[in-house]
Amino acid sequence: MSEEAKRSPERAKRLPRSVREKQILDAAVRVFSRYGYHSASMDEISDVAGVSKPMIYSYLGAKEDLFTHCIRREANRLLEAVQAGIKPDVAPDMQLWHGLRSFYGFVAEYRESWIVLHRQALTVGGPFADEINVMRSRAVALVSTLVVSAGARRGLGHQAEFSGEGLAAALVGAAESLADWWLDHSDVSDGVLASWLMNLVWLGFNDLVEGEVWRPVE
Amino acid sequence: MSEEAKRSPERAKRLPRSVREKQILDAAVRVFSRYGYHSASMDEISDVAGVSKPMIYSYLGAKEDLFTHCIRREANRLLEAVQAGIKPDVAPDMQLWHGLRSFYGFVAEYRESWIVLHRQALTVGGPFADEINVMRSRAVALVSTLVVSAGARRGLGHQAEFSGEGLAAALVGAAESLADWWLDHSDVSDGVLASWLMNLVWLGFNDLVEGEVWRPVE
DNA sequence: CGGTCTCCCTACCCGCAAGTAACCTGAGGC
DNA sequence: GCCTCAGGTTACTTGCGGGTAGGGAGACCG
Repeated sequence: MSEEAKRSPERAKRLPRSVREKQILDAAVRVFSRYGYHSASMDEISDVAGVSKPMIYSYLGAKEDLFTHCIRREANRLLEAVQAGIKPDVAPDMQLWHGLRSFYGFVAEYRESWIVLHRQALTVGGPFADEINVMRSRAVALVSTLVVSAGARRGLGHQAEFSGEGLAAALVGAAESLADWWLDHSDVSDGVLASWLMNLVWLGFNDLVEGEVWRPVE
Repeated sequence: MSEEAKRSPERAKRLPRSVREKQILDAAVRVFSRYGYHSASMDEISDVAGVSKPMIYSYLGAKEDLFTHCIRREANRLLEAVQAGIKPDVAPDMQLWHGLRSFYGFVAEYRESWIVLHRQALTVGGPFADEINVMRSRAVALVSTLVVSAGARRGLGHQAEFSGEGLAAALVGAAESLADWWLDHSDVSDGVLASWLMNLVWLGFNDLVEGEVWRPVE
């Protein structure tokens, strides 16, 4: 126990700004996902990040800004992951299948990101809601074009029973809610989850109870 | 402007406790739905209720307790509404259909209740999450028995592709998310909404793009 | 070796809203 | 008529947490 080994002040080592920002964002996502926006304190975030509070304000701005940064980063990650998984040249059902797999893969890997995006961001009205809506709109648009193009190819017009946007919203919602359910039932694998949803939305109950099953084909 | 018409102190008239409690809960739901749990202030709730703050503490307890009371009351309302709409003796698809109609009917009529239940309650971790999970479990159970019984009747066993609970969770989630989407697209009628969902989950995309349509039959 | 720029901290301010103490008042029983 | 208790209020305390002022220390350039 030499005198310079004392860990008392534990001043953080000098690091370049970009690295610190990443650390802070990681810590923020972690804390926000645990406690939610309001209950999360800047003190705790700075603590988890291993950095003092003024650094956060200096680098990422006030709490609102920080949260916005979190949402944007994680939303981009998610959408990139999904988009990367989709193969544009295969049949519509296989596109959906790959999209779903990528989605649940992301949720499994970045559980905290998902919680922040889904559970927390909805709650706080104002700027964040917009941020989230933009992301969801992108997701819905992704699915919507898929559905509509599949429908249009068969000459399906605008009917009350078939609204591309409505169906896409329902599908995206189903996928999100199943992901949410998954958080409390982690014993199921992501592939199985995607498979359930695929069977539900592609075949429908009617076919399912008849014993039909959807399976991916190469 | 006679002198006894002056409205200055506007002391609330004496009313029995049960009535006041109802007023307070109504006000609380209204304010919580507008601002969310954290941003809602007890002062504003008391103001909307037309009663002073200590009354709330005396009747319904602290903020947490108040919110819990709100959730419980609205959740019961919702579930009762859905359950009342289901006719136990008709075909499975018609049961689902009636359940969905009741659900969207409730959301339309008690918009604020729905916002509190869905958008707000998820956000605050802890006791409320449990409360909500209980409600959702009841909803999932409702749908689950429907699905499983429909499946079992045709001799469908436990397969990876067919989990009653998983499918029910996805379906409930889809219904919730579509309700959420509805909040920002109020020009669609509740019947149309239920019809979309019915087509999606009963027929599936595969049948839909083939031009098939599900319609209620008596 | 001095200037300066970036990184980083301790220590504080202060406003807002949850919760409470203490008191007022009218309605009914006896 | 007086006492009591439920209904109701004003005005306060308190603490938590967002946000900041002001200053220190190592690196790099000249």
